[in-house]
Amino acid sequence: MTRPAARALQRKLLSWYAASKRDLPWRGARDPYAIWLSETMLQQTRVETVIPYYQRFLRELPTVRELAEATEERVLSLWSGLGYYRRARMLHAAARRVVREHGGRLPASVDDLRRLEGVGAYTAGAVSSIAFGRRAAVVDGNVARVLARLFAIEEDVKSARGSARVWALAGDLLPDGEGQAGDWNQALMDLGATVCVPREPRCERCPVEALCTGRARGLAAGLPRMVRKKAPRPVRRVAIVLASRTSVLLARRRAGALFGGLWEPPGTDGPLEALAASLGLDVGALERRGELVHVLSHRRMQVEVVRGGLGRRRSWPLPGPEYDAVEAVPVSRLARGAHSALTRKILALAGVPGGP
DNA sequence: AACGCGGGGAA
DNA sequence: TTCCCAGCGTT
Repeated sequence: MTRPAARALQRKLLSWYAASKRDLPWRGARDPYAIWLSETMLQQTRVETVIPYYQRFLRELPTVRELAEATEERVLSLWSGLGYYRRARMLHAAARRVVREHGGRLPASVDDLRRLEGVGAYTAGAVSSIAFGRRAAVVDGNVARVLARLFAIEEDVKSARGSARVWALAGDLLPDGEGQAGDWNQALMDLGATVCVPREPRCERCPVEALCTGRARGLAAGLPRMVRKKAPRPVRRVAIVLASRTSVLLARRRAGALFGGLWEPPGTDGPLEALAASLGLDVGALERRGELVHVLSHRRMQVEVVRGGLGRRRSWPLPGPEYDAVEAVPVSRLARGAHSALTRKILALAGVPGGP
C-alpha cells in the first residue's frame, strides 16, 4: 500500500472510530492495570462475556498490589466461569512479578511486557499502545480478518496469532502521530467486531470499503481462510457428589492440567467402582442422578453423575491422581468458590441445594 | 507447527 | 451443528 493510501486509510478509520466506537468499561481507563486485566480476560473471550467479570474483578482487586497479595483461591474464584483458568494463574504470577521487579508499576514497552506470565505478542502490543500510547502493533482475530480482507490476503492466517505477513502489515500501518497507536489498534478491532464480521461483513457500512481490495475482488466474505478445527474428542466421566444437607465433598484439581486449581466433585475417566473404592464407599450406596454433556474446544465430556450421603467422616483420602486436596465444603460457600461451569452443571444435576 | 486449554453467542 | 471469539505456553 502506498504512503498516501495508508494515510487515507488511517484518517477514515480513526474518524469512524471517534464517532462509532463501542462504549466499553475499560475504554478510557487511566490505569494500565485495568487495561491489562481487560486484555487478559478478552483472550479468546467475547466482550459481552467479559464485562461483568471485569467489573467484579476490578472492584475486588483494584490494584496490582492487591492482586499480588490475594490468595490464588480468591483469584480463581473471581475467574470462576470465565474459562481458560491458566490465564488467572498467570495474571496472578505476573502481578507478583510486577510488584517484585517493577515496583508495582506495569512496564510500558512491548519487550518488558512480553516477559510477564500470560502476556504474549497481542497483549503486550495492546497494553503498550492503549495504556501507554506506545507505537506498538496488535494482531488479534479481528485485525487478522480486517487486514486479510483489506489486502486480499489469500494465504492461510494461522490461528488468531496471525501470520508474519499480517504482523508486518499491522506494524507498517501504525500512524506516526503521538499516542495514536492505541486508538488505531482499537479502531481496527472495533471494525472487525461490528462491521467486518466473520460471516457476513456489512461492507455497506464500512468506512474503508473504497480501499478494500478483498471487497473489490469479491473475496471479502471468504477471508481469511482458516484451517478447520478438529472436532472435540469424546470423553466419558463419572462424578460422585457426596452431600449432606449443608455440605458437599469437593476435591481440588492439580495445577497445570484441565481445570487446574479448581474444586469439583471427585470424578474419573475410569470405572465408578475404582473411584468409589478410593473414597472407601460402597457403590450400592450411590444413587444415579443422570448424565450431562459439557463441550470444550478440545473435549466433549459426557459425565454421569451419582450421589451419595456425606456421613460423619472428618477427613477424606485424595480421590485419585487428578487431585491434590479434598474437603467437605459448606454449600453456603459454593457460590464464592473456584469452580468451572462444568462443576455447576454437575451440582445442579445432583440437586445440591444452593449450588453455584 | 500443532496441541492443550473453557465457555458461550450467533447463524 | 459449526464457527470463532481483543491468545498463550508447551512440545
